[in-house]
Amino acid sequence: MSSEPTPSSSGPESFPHRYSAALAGRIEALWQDRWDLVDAYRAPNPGEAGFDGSRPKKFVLDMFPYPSGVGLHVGHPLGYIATDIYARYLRMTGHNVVHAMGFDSFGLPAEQYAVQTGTHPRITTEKNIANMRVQLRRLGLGHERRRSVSTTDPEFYRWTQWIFLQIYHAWYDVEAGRARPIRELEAMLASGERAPRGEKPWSVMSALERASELDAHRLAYVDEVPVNWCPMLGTVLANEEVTADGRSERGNYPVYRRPLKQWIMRITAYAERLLQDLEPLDWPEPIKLMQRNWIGRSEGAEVEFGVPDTKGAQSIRVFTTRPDTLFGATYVVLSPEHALVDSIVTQEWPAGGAIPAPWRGTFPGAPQGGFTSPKNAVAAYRAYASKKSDEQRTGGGTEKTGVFTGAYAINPVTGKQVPIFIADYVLAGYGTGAIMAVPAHDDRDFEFARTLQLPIRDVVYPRPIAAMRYFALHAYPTGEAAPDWRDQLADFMGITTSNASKDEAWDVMLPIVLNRRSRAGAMRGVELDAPGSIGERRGAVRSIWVETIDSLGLRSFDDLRARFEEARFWEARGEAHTEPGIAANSSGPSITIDGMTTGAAKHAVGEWLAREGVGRPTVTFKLRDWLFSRQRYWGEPFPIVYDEWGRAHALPEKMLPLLLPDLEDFRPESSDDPDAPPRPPLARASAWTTVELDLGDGKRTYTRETNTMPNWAGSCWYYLRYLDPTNQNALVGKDVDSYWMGGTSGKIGGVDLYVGGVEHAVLHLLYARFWHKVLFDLGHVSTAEPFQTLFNQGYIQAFAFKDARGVYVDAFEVRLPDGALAMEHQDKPGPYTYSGEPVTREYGKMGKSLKNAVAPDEICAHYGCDTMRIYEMAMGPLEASKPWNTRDIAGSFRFLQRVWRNLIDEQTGLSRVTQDAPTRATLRVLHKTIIGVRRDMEKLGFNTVVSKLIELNNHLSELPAVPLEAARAMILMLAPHAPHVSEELWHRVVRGGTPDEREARETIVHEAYPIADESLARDDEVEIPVSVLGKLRSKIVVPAGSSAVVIEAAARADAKIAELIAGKEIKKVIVVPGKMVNFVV
RNA sequence: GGCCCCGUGGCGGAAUGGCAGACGCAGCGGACUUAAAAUCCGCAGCCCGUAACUGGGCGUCCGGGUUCAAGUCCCGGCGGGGCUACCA
Repeated sequence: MSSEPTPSSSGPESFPHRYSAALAGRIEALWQDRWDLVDAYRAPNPGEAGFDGSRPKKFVLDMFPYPSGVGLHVGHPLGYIATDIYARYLRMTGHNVVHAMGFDSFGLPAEQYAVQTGTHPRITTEKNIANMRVQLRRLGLGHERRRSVSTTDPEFYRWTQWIFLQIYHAWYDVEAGRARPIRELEAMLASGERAPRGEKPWSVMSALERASELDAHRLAYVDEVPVNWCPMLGTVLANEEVTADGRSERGNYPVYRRPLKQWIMRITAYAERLLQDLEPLDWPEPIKLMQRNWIGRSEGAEVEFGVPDTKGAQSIRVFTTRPDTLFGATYVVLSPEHALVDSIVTQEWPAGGAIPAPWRGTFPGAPQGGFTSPKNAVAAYRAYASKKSDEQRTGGGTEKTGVFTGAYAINPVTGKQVPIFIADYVLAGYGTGAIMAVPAHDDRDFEFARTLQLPIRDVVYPRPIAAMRYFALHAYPTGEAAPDWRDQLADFMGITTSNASKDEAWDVMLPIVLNRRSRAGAMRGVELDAPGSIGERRGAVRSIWVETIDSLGLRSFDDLRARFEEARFWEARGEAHTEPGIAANSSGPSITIDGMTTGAAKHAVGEWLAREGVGRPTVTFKLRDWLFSRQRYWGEPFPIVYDEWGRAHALPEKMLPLLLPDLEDFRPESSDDPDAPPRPPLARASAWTTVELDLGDGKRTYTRETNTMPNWAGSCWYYLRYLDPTNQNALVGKDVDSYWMGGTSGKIGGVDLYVGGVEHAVLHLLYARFWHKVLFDLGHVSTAEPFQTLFNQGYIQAFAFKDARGVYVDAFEVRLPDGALAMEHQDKPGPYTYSGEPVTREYGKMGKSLKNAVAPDEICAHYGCDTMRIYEMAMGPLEASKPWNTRDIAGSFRFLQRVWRNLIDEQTGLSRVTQDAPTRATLRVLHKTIIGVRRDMEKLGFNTVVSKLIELNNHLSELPAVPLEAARAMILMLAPHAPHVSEELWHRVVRGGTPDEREARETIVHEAYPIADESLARDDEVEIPVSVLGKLRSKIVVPAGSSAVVIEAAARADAKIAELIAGKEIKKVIVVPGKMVNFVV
């Protein structure tokens, strides 16, 4: 940075009032103090003094930061600057705007930083928050101070705990489609309106049984489930916090699946609504898609496969999205963890050795020739599978493994026996943890069947193959088609007719027969090879097809027929056919679906299953319930205690907040032993964990829950607290909520603009929607969704440099061959050197660890924060990721300097605008700019706003002196982007005198934004391009608003055009008034 | 493997289907200056031609298509990025 050309080098003596970095700094400090003093950003709530309910409201929100110890780099505030500009614009256009900033200060980062520095997290958190406040204030961000919250503040987390209790005391009424208080369920059970899940009626249940019946319905519940246990972090993690290769998102430590007793939130109850309510939200489509994928709704059916040999004739319930392929289910697979495995596995291999060898076990570690009994094989395979999932599942080509259980199930539709396997490609957590395998029509089943030598049966054919099959089996069932069967088949398929629908059949059939993925590609190949008439093309198609038949090994008609009779067409194809088609080989004793399309067949089988009582159509979701407890210190304590029998009791509201106890040693117990048990740090606070309470039945001794909540808890609802930060009676007052969150018509979400990075697409944004919906159902908030409009800002990226060992080096010391600093000349390619050693450049994130971070404080000191704000916006569209280039900042700085110089005398510091009225031309430029800038502001196009203001200023700088009217409008338009210099100019130029003479409240923050006069923006005459045959040939000038007739006449009169069209027949003339003329000759 | 997004000068980027490259950085030329910085004015996609121009051609990753007109819409390919990954 030291080699930056110093912008203030002109020296104060020559231009004492030039807009230098030093002057910018003074102006910025002055106005930041003054804005604080007058509470400039205060937005009164309904009922408060100064509230004006006639103005429309806007809630502009940032994803709040966690206060890290390392400080900000210039990438962090990008979104904050954008929302600040937008909020300032909205204030100036007559809106009540709530805009605040809080701190997400519980959780792993704060705790890890505390552990590193050996300081209590409360201390480090407070210090970091204070630090961050200073950094953010320095950027001139107009946040309302009184609304700032911190999730670690007991007055805040009191309500986090309160919301937890609301969720705990609620259940999901599926019929009503919403959450309801648990006591309503209790009342319904007591009155007999609802029956308990089991056999036993409510009236004869013991208190304990009743409690557990209720517990089973709660939206927050305790359960022992396989969870992601990370011994190095000493905590369990949510699925969302584990990366694809089985490591922790934070710290990248190994994660193991372990069954542990944990708090869980029943987010799955909301799966359907979380999916449906995405539709009306104004969110980026990719984010919606990511949420849809995460929720993962799939329609299908459950099917019962009876297992007759077991005691009590149990059955295996499988889930399939393809019930139409039930006839092709040639085996059943359970996940290794499936509950039924133990009861079905047999002592001996059945039928004394008649089973294929691979069924006995061929997975790594299995003995040569397989195991001696299913029992051994299953036990060994289970051990193998659980160990395997412990290691990171190295992505990609995973060999299918599994073993036969010795047992058979009955395919309900065929009545035939199918073998039951266990295999780890079936997941315990999805669907029913068991599948029916249809190898002919599922890639995974196909692979497994090939490996274990299981039967494969085609039951769905692509349409053309279905037609071939019909030809083979029915049109010429006895083989009389030979020897010219291929021609006959061609005729049968319609190649020689001119029927259009047959052409269409070809389009579909050919690529499939050719086994090509790309239909259009295949067709083009044919078209290119076959010039001439349709008939000739068909001839070419036919010969290609005949060749194809040969290449598939179909030597004779009988061959073809045999292939279809045995339902082994997959052999020729060599892979599963997973696309829809026509059902075949699908006739059973009580149902046939042969000839049906896949859609119709699904429906028919679903109905049949329900009718026969062996299944039903169902919907399954990928979304799992949300693991909500962590074995960490720095989190919200659960307002839960356990009695001597280990039953959970909720604390009453009046005992909130339940304070996090101070601990000497707050460190988690980390271990590299995967079997180390979780030990929450709070368990060591013995004085805290054991407590005497009266929960309604006298004083008793209880033990507190020692887990804490995940750091998502606070971020699930913080935006609501911004609205009513000091409310003692509710998390947010009803009037306050309905005003600020209140939906405009057609909107279901409350926040009008929410800006943040994509990394929260499925974590924070899904959890927050879930909590908000529960609060909505229980009547605590007025909108069904929290965030109506979401905007994903891009990232500021940067170059980083690595030496030969792969270690990052200080990017700002890397040099080019000519000795220049590489970061100052980013458009120059290498080679690069660092202390004489060669280094390589890479492009990506900015960060301390990459040694390429630029701190906003540096930039503010060097240019002022207004310049930094302008630059960050001018870099490009907000949603795009773009490279930081310190050198480019000069352009933004020069822009502000030129604005200043245009309006202020650099010698005297006084205004140099003129009171003269602006010329027609200046007014035109001005009002065009207002129109354009307003349009860009509305769509968050802050980069093009800067361009337009530069253009306006460039125009004004050509004038001898800037007219006041134009200066005034330009200052107002500049105010959202560069509030400090605009405020200063406002006072010096528009209001006159020095700032100190002004009554403090009259700040530009609440001035009205300029309004364009369309008539002034209109041109007198316009230049119109004239093209001939789409090529630009000349330009004409006509009065604005000329009719098409006038424009065309002028275009014909143009010398050059006249020459070009002379003697040619003009087929068509396109005239778009005000835009262009095109002659088609 | 599946799904999604993106490819425009030396660089960041503009462009409701209607003059591609606004605006800025870097660059070049000039003015001012003893000189430099700063500032101001001008040039600037590539190729060819001209004394000059308001001259000609090619240009938004590549190949097709739709259209009077395509950076923009459609199909196919190549390249880059993101998400997801045995979800039955």
